[in-house]
Amino acid sequence: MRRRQGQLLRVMKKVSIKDIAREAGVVPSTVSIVLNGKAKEKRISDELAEKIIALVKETGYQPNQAAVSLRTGRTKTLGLIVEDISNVFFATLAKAIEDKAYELGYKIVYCSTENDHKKANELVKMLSNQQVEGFLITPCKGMEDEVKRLKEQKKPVVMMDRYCDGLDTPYVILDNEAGVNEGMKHLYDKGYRKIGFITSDLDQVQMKSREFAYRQFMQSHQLDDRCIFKIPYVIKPEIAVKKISDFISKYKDLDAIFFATNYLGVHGLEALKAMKLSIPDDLAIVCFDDHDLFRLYSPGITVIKQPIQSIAVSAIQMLMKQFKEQQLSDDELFVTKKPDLLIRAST
Amino acid sequence: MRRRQGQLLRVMKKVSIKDIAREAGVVPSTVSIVLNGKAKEKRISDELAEKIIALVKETGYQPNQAAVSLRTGRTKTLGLIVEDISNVFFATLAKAIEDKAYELGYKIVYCSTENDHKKANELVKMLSNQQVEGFLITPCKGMEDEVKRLKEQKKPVVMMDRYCDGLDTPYVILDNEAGVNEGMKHLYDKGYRKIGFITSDLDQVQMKSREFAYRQFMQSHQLDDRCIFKIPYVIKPEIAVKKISDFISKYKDLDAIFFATNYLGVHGLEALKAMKLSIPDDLAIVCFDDHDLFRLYSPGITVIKQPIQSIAVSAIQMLMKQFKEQQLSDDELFVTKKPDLLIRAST
DNA sequence: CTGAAAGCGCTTACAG
DNA sequence: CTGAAAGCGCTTACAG
Repeated sequence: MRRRQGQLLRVMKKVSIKDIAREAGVVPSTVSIVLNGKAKEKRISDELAEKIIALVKETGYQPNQAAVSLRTGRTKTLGLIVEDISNVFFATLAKAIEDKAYELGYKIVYCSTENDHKKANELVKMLSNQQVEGFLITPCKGMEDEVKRLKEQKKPVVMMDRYCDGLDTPYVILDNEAGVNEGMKHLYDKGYRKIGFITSDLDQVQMKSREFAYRQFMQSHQLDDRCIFKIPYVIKPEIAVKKISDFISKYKDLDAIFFATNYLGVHGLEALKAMKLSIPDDLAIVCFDDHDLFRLYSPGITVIKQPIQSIAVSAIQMLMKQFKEQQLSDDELFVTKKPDLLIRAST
Repeated sequence: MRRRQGQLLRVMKKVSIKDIAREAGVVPSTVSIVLNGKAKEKRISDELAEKIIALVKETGYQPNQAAVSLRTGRTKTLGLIVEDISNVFFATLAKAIEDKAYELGYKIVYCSTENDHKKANELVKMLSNQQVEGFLITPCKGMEDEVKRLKEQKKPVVMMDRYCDGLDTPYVILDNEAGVNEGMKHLYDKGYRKIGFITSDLDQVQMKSREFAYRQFMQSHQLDDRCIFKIPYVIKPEIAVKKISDFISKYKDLDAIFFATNYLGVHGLEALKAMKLSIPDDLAIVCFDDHDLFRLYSPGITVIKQPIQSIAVSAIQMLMKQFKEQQLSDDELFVTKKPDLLIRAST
C-alpha cells in the first residue's frame, strides 16, 4: 500500500515529520534537527532550514508529543496536586502556576486530594508513570511515602503552602509565624488582650506553626494562651458556625479572635453575624489567608495575605532548576515568603 | 552491552513490559494481552494470567503512557479550557469535571483563555497535537475557527456554559431564558415593576439570551424594557462599582435590578452598600449565577443558580459518547439544564 | 553538510 | 494457546 503521496499536505489528517521531509526533499532527521534549533550546530544551510521552517508553518505541522516523549522522556507537563481546586485559594494558586508554566511551555494536569491521602497517593501514581515531568504539591498528611518515592524516581517535586515534615524536599511556604506575629501585634497595639485562636484539627505544618506562633506571642506578653478552639476539617458549615458561636458565648470576655485560615474566618463571620456582634467594636478579627467574602462583607477585618503570585513563581523556578539538574543551593531549597498584613479601612 | 539482568526488578529505575515478560518467562505481547484484559479472548491460561498480574503488582509496573499513546493514539487526557480558573464558577466547574473525569480514568489539562481568543486559540493548538483526546471548552468570541478545526480533526469537543454561534458542536448550557423568566416572575409577583438590567458588554450567547429574556418579559408585561446598562468586561472593579452607582442614581424610581452574572452582582452589592441602600427594602436584587459573597453578605438576594455538577456530568458524558464514535442523537447534541432559582430567606 | 539506522515501550495483526 | 515482527513518530549517535 503506497502512501497518500498525491494528496495535498494541508488536507491530510496528520502531517508527520516524514511528510515534511519528503516535501522538502530531505530525510526526517534533517527536519528534526532544524525543528530542534540545531541547524547551526549541525551546519545545515540557512536556505534549507528556512525552507523547512516555511513548510512547517504552511502545513501546520505539530510534532507528535507522544513520540517525542517516548524518545526523549520529556512531556512538558507538570502535575499540580492541590487540596481542592474549587477553593479560592487553590484556584488562584492554580491560575498563577498556569501563567508561569505556559510561559515556559509547560502544560498542567491538576487534581484535588481533598485531604484524603489514599486518593492523593493514587493520583500521584497515576501521573508519575512517564506523564508528568515534575510535581507541584500542596501535600496532606499521609503523602510522605509517596513523595519520597517520587524523589527516589528522581522526579522533581516542589511543595507549596505546607510541606511534609521530615522530608528533605524543597518547598515554598509562607512565613506563618511572622504572619501570626504581625497579626497579633496589630491586635495588641490596638489594646486587645483577650485574644482567642480558632484553627482546624488537621495535623498540618502550616496550621501547627500558626498555632505555635499564637501561643508564643501570648506567653511572651504574659497573656492567657489557652483560648484555642479546634474545629474538625470535615464538618457541616452550619455546625462549624454553631460551634464558633458557642465558643464565643462561652468566653464572654474575649475582645479579639485570630482565625488560622480563611474558611474558618468565613464561618466566624457568619457566627458573629448571627450573634449580632459587630467588627471591630464587639470583637476584633484577624484572619490568616484572604477570602473574597471578606472584602465586601467586612472591610474592617484584618487579613494576613499569602503572596500567591510570588509563591507560584518561586515554586516553578525551583522545579525548573531541578529539571536542569542544577542542585538547588541550600538557601533556595526551602523558600519562605513574607506574608502581607492587609489592614482594611473600616467603613 | 548486556541488559541489567542480574538486578532485582524492584530496585530498577523503570520496569518495562519486557522485564515483566522475562520474569514470567513469556514474550512481551503476552503480558500486553493480559494487561489489556484480553487474556480470555486470546485463550491465555488463567494460571499464566494470574502469574503475570501478580508480577505486575509486585514490581509496581506502570505502562509507559507515551508508548501507549504513540501506539494507540489514546492519551486518557482531556483538555479543559475555561475563561479563568481562579474564578469561583470555573473553579467549581473544574472540580466537578475533575471528579467525573478521574472516575473514568481521564486526567485533565486545564488552561484559562481570559476571554482572549488569540491566547485561547494558541492553547487549543498546543493541546491538540496528540496530547488531548477531547476538549471541554467555555468558548469566547473568536474561537469559532479553532473549534471548527478541532471538529475537522475529529477531535471530540463539548462546549459548556455558552457555545459558538453557528457551529454545529455539542454543548451543555443553562436554559438562560427560563432562568431569567423565573427571576423576573419572582420580582413581578412581589410587586416590582421598574426593573433594571445590568449586563456586560461581551458578545456572548449566554449574556445575549439573558438580555433577550429580560426584554421579552418586560415587553410582555407592558413594562419599560430600556433600563439596561452594559458594563465593559475589562474594567477596574472600582470603576464598575462607580458606574453602577451612577446608573442607580440616575434611575431613581427603580425598585429592582436584575444582574446578568455573578461578578456584576458583586459590584452591584458593593455599589448598594456604598449608597447605603438596603436589599430588598430600597431595591430588590436578582442575580444570575451564584457567588460565595452572596451567601454571607446578603442572604436576601435571589439567585439563579447554575447546576454545575449536572453540567459537568452531561459534558463528560457527551464527550465519552463521541469517543465511542456513537453519533449523539439529536436531543443529546445540545443539552440545556434547568437553572435553580434560589430564594434566600432574608434575615 | 546529509543519510541510514537504531530504538524509546508499547500493541496488534499475523503466523504457527 | 504462544511467538516473532511490524510499526506508531520521533531523535540521536554514527557513518559518510
